[in-house]
Amino acid sequence: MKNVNIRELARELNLSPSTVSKALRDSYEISAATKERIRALAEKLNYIPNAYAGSLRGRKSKNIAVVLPEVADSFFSIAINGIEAAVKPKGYHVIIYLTHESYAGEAAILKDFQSGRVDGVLLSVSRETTTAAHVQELLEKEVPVVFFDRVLEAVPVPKIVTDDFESAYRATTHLIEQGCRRIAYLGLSESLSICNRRREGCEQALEDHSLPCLRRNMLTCSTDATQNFRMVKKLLQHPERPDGIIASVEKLTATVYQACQQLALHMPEDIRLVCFSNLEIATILQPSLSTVTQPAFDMGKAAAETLVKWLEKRTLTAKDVRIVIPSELMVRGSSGK
Amino acid sequence: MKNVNIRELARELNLSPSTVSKALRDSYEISAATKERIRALAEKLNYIPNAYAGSLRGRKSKNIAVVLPEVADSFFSIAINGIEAAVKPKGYHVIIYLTHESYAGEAAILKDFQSGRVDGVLLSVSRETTTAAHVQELLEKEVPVVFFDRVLEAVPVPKIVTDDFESAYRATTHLIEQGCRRIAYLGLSESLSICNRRREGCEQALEDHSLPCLRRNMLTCSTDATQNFRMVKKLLQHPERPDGIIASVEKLTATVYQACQQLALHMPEDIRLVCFSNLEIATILQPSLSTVTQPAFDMGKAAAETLVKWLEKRTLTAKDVRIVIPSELMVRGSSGK
DNA sequence: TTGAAAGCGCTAACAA
DNA sequence: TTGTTAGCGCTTTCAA
Repeated sequence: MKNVNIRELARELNLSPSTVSKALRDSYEISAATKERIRALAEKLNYIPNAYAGSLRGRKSKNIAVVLPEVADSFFSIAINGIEAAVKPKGYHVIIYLTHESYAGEAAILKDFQSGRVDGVLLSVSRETTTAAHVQELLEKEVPVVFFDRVLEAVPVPKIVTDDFESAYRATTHLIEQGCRRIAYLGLSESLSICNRRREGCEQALEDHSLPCLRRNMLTCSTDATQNFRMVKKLLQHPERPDGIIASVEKLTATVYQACQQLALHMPEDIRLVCFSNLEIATILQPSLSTVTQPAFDMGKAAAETLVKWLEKRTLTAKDVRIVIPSELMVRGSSGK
Repeated sequence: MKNVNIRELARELNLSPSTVSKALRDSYEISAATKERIRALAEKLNYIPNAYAGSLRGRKSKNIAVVLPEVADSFFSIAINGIEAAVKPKGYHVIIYLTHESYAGEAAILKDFQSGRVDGVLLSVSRETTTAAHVQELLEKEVPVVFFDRVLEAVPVPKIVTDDFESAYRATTHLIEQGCRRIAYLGLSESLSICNRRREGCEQALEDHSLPCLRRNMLTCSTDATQNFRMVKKLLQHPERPDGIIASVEKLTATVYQACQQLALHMPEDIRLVCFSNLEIATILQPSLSTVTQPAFDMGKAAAETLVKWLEKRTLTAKDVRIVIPSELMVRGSSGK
């Protein structure tokens, strides 16, 4: 069964394609009666406009791309919901692209957008991404890009972030107040904006409390779970092992719990842990996991709203350039008493 | 900066657009020398073909849609990786659409595909979906659809599933062998294929062991977490409360653990639990969670491969009609000793 | 109020 | 081996 197109509708009604087109877009040029006839037939024949023709013609696709490192992560999976919530009422389609934390993947995806495949892009960069050329190139083609969470500071586009420095500072201070003196930080990447800010927040808190910040306690994890486990275990077997951990990476939660179990270290007596995470099951872990809970939904929503504003040519005001939505420190069993 | 198109390349080289087009698609008609000149210029000018023009012309988009209930679920987030793995080497793009467990949402998305927006669809239906008209309509437009995991049996298209009946049967039998006599089943929906098969597997196991299958122990959860919590709690407060639970829904893991905690029921002594789940943190829960682990990656991969085969007109053999990949019962602390 | 015609960028018959 | 031409489905001047 072939698809009905505008020409067929026109033929059926003894009208011209242009009249039909106008009627369907509710143009003032067309009489109410004609509009009604046309709409009725379109409905009856189940006419569905060809998206490609429209996009080719009008250079608007009503698609926005969401480019993410991965989706098996509570932050991103929730952020997607926020994005959809913001964008659906405006009639945009959300298309999710996964980089799998690879810079090459990310660059290839953005490259593809240069031909106008999408109207705009929401981007959270991969852990490997250090340069911005691929984003710049896209911007030169006048495809709007809005960063969220993992941003590239060098690129002059709107950024929606959380208060990574402050929340890491708060989490670290909390650990110190609980009596921790040797605090370790586990990051995801040396280059990622969020990881560096969190590390800095952690370091600042240590400094403000005149505590040492040891090189060996500031670690960056790999993509390999086994290796991460070894790394964490080694960290905890050191004669002067840390008594507090700030984990910047949700995935490390399981690793730390397991390592503690194997080494018979008890949380929170022997060691305290706070993890950046939006995992729902944080509460049912034993002990329950203290988290820095990021405003995932709201960040996605804000990012999408900013992009839409841009797409609709409503000039972005200075305050859109950087939106910071605070995270919340949820003290639970792994760091509380 | 405008985008370069084929005409500009042609003008620059004093060639015709069609020559350029052919060269770029490596046609045998074009001399090696010309091909090289064209390719070099395309590279230099960073030529990127307009996807819409190609799709409009050739009625192929090289996009495949993945329509999912949600993405904040370990099964789906892993399945996506399997799909991408299968499809990337074939040059297809994966576009993820979310129904949020809503039939209306699902129908709207599929409707949109009728105009050829995507070449094919991988579908796992929403919990609300009971009818197949929306899928049928799409098939009539000759858009291939392949089901995975949550299938609609009535639609004659390939289905990639796991052995829901058998694995529920195995899990239930396991609970019985551990001494459970009053086993409850928690489902996601009354209509969902997978839920019904799992329930049936559970019931069959009970019957085969001459155990009663009580109405009040076969529950269906809602979308509201608070309500689910109440439901589970009520279940566990019954004078003849169950001593074993098969949970068909990953999200209920936290609910059950919390309810047990509140009611001071200990797993596995007081009650045993097996959950259909691919959550990585199953191992670090206290007690660690026994799971029916679904072959999420392989199911996604198989579904995508089947779809690609169909798209490439390689006739689907009878064995492609239904692929069953077995799940694995992982006995851990919540049901073991 | 309606229609004719051109063109978005690309490809494939067909001609040269 | 290369070029000419038509057309995918739609919108939008401009003319009737």
